[in-house]
Amino acid sequence: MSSFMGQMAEYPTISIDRFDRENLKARAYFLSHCHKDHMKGLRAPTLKRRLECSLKVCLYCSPVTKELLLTSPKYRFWEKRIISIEIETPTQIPLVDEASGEKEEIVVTLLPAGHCPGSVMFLFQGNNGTVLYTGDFRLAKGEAARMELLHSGGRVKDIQSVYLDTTFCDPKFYQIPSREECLSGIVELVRSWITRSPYHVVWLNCKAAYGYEYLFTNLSEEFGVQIHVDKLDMFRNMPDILHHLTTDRSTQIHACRHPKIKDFLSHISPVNVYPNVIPIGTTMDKVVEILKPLCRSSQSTEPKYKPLGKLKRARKTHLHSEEEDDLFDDPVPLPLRHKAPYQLTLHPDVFVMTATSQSQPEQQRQSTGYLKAESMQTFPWANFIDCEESNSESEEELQTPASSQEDVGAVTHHQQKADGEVPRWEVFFKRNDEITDDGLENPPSSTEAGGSQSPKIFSDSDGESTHISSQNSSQSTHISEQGSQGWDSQSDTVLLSSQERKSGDITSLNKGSYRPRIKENTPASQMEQNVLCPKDTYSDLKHRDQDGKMVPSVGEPTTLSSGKHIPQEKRLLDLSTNAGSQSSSEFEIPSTPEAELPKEEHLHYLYEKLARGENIVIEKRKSSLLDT
DNA sequence: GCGATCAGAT
DNA sequence: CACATCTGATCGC
Repeated sequence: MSSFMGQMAEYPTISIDRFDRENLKARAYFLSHCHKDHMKGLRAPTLKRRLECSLKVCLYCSPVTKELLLTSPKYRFWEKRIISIEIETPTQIPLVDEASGEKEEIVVTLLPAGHCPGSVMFLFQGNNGTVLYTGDFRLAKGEAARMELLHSGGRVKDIQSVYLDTTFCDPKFYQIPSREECLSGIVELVRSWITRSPYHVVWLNCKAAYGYEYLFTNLSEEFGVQIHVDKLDMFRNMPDILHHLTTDRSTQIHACRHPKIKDFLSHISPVNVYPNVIPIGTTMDKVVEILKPLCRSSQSTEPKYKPLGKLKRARKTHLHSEEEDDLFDDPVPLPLRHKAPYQLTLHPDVFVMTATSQSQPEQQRQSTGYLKAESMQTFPWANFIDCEESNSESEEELQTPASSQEDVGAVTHHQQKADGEVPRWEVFFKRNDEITDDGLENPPSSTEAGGSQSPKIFSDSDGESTHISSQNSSQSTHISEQGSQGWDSQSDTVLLSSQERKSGDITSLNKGSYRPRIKENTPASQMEQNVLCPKDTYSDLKHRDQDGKMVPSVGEPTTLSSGKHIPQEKRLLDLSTNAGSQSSSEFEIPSTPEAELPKEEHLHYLYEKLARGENIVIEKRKSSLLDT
């Protein structure tokens, strides 16, 4: 969580990523990306009132951020006050005090941040010096060095202050795997599961609204299936993302929202349960066997009866009562009610079984074969999963592609480029395997990047009018490729690398791209050392799937979630490490002094432990990962 | 009823 | 550990 309060010492009349309190008086607003924790106060009535009373105050952001923001009706009131600024295009912005008429100018340059679609860093230049606000960013080694606009005359600009994302500014994050390595690990894990049968599905537990698009598009490309999401209207003008997504549930890869972790059955705790649907390949007896622990008969120490769950709120009418899906949400504060190891979700037409369970009887899981813990047998024809709304505003209205055109040209800043406001998300996220050594040798320019470096992955959408080729070959795009997918939340991903990584993979990106100026003892090199290093080096996260988890399971979408609950069956197969892969970086940034890369055998050992659901304690001492 | 804030959870 | 949420409870307007 950002502790930044919105204002920079040098330019206190502008506010960035905070829109409450003191920021209500700002002369101009800046939004680095569309994550809620950077939007505090942005839709508050106080700010809305301020807008209504002001003639000039505007919000500046990237075209993609604008697009995403305006997808939500709650922010629609900003529509005429959002001015999108092209990436890497220095733009002069007037800062006017509307009361006194006092005016100041500031030049802002948006630099791709690689955090999520549309995410940028802001470089401000004005009377009080040059300052850089990074927001949340995720740049690979060398990317800052390749940002032309951070430099001047062959060396880094004289930057007075950097307002920095220090999320991983801690020695314990001594090694963080690259985006490519994360992707590779996930791809192979997904492959190892979904290729078993058409009924093996995976579920990507995506916590943030944006930031996983990179993963979606790559998985979609790799396996030739679209990713199931709850809604996709926010990407209506971003065909290169859109084409890889679907709201159709009949796919093997899901990124819909988590089906509620609601344990209906254990809450109801009936004496008996009679499953109405028997999944193919099993029997009534087996299903009952699984459900029995949720019934009262299995809870010998519990009283035989308990009331129904308390009503969360009074029902106002009998009409539409079926829609009160949360009628029994809240557990009765009875000792009876405890977190059961299993969760069961019932759907009118189908039976879905989820057992999160380390406690599920081993023989039960093994005897059924496919009914593994935290798994459920699903079928393409079954409406099996009650997917909820996506992470974005639930009450968002779906906007048709046609209506999206209203944005184009609606607001134009005097310095803005004439090509409208169609977001060019690919500017932020570009496949790095498109970036050749030559491309790295030659500093990017806004012209060279236009079209020729358009990602292959998007080649199928060339005809889209909204699909504008990347203008930016900055490395920051390589991180995020098409979506900045929140790769910094690597704790949400399985951090694995695989020997099966295809040759020509993006891991070769960093090779051979040398830029002398980065090695100068200038603030630029300091940035490499101090800013980029913590995020680009190997992490102990590589050793394990700590938070974010990819849990293969039959039937149920394989879950990228809590490692603590990985049952024994959920072994990470065929995942071998490739620990030296980052050494090819052009910038030999030393690891944290005590850091030591783990040995491959040791990683294997750790993987297996994790797969068995055993805990691993990371000892603070040098390079030791010891079991509990 | 809404928003802010906090706690708790994922 | 941290992230980016989401949900619920409480309080104030």
